[in-house]
Amino acid sequence: MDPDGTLAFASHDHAACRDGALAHAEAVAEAKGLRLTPVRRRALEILLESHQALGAYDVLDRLAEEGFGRQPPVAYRALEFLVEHGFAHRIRRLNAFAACMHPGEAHVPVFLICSACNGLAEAPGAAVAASLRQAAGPLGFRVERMSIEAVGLCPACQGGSE
Amino acid sequence: MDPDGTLAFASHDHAACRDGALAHAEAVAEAKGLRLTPVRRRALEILLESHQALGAYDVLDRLAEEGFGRQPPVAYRALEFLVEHGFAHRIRRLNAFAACMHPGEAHVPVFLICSACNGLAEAPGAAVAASLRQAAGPLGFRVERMSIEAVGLCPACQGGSE
DNA sequence: TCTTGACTAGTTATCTTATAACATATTCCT
DNA sequence: AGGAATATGTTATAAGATAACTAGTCAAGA
Ligand SMILES: [Zn+2]
Ligand SMILES: [Zn+2]
Ligand SMILES: [Zn+2]
Ligand SMILES: [Zn+2]
Repeated sequence: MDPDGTLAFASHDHAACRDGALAHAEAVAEAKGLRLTPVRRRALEILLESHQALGAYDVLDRLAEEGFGRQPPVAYRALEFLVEHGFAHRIRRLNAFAACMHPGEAHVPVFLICSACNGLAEAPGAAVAASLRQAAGPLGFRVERMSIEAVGLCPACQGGSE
Repeated sequence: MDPDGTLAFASHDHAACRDGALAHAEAVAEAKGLRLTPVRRRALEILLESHQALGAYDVLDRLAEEGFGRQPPVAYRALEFLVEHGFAHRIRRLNAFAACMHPGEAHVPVFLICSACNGLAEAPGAAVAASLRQAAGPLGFRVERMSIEAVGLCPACQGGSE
């Protein structure tokens, strides 16, 4: 769907991009017997609207506007479900959440965060993960989860004035 | 001082470890003309007491007990100074801060966080950083800062019961 | 059918983390 | 000494996250 992560920073047919990711997620949920309930589904759709990370309260506002509950746990629970099952990722550096571009596929994402436009891309991180494990090995540390995030400038924002 | 990051998870003379790091930081501050004032110095000492990350409010409590201000900005400002000048690191995953084990040396730290004992080690991340840049390259993304953190089990916590 | 248990979604209340804005004091340089 | 820059302190508030409880849904089994 976006195997190399190049989509987010390139101009593309985002309606198709969004719909594809959603359909993909639905198929995965179906296959795994997970209940993609209305709030959860809507939360995912909201995250899929842009290639940016959204704070839990941003998502909550949107959900509340649409008739779902207006209290923080509503958003946090939906997001927790999405993250737990691989439909979304949590971006620690931003205290925010973003839809996963590869739901259902095992992958270690590398997040590239543009400090100018807030764009977020999910690059393939297998090699980075391997080298992280190599770094941890000599210390006898057993890696279970990792977060790999970079802040910088996306191609579009590297232009003139910075 | 701990070039390979093995110290944190191994039993060692921590008094010497702490004093060495502090002395090193002082030398760096001196050389760079930075003012390691009493609050800042004390905040660093507090971080150096253990190989764990501390929340800003934990540091604040300690500072307040010792006669410094009791309001959040007191801790946040001291910590911001330490991070900005490379005497400490911010651990995003934990919303916490830890003393840097290599102040004054350019380095990309890889943080290894033990989920059982909260121990924190700072492994050398040059290779990981390089592979991250390689992952970002094809997207045309210019990396400026990165955070690389892993959660797992340190050698001591891999024992029997988990 | 009715009950029980698992799960979902809603609420109130509270906690933790972080920053804005302003006042005072200190330090550094001329 | 005077003035600029830096540092420390305050109050108040914003932003992010969770605990604890209540109630609705739904399917399996008595
Ligand atoms: Zn898109
Ligand atoms: Zn993903
Ligand atoms: Zn030590
Ligand atoms: Zn360091």
